[in-house]
Amino acid sequence: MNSKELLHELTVLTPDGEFLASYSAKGLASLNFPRKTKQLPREDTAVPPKIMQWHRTTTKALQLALSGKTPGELPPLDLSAGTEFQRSAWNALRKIAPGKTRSYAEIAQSLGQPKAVRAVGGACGANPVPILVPCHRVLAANRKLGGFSGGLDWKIRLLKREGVKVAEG
DNA sequence: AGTTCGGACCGTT
DNA sequence: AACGGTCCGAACT
Repeated sequence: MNSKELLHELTVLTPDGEFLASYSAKGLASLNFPRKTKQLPREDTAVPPKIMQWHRTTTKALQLALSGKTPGELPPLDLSAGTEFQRSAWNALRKIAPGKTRSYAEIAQSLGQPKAVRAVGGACGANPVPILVPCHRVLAANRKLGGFSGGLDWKIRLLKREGVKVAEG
């Protein structure tokens, strides 16, 4: 396991609250939804300029994504924490354009493992960078909502902003 | 139409 | 060995 080293934590202010982003030397490693108890970033005196720049990109992208638009440029992502299967799943998610949706089964198929349907669900739930890696655009096959780790209200909200019609909220 | 039930299937812990 | 952000068909209402 690579040293548990330097994760720089920075907050992203949005109309929806303060997200918490953490960066490794490789890129954005996780993005956390706002919490009830305000999550303060670790005291971080010296944040490398490179990471500050990534953070600007993250901030811009997140704000765009939250308003239902294409996030545009993303910072480099450090998804090394995931398994190989998870990373391939997350990669597939990134190909879903805003306003479009796929089912868990469709993702599984695109991975060449049509039966790994539930595993895809698991991978979505383990996604460390929600919204930017659009796990919310994956619905159940019956056109129903499916689940969402960050809370179903978020899933509904995000989809609606992208113009996707979802069953009553 | 809609709902519920039960198995099958796969990666993760 | 057990659990999920599933899926499908069958058997109901």
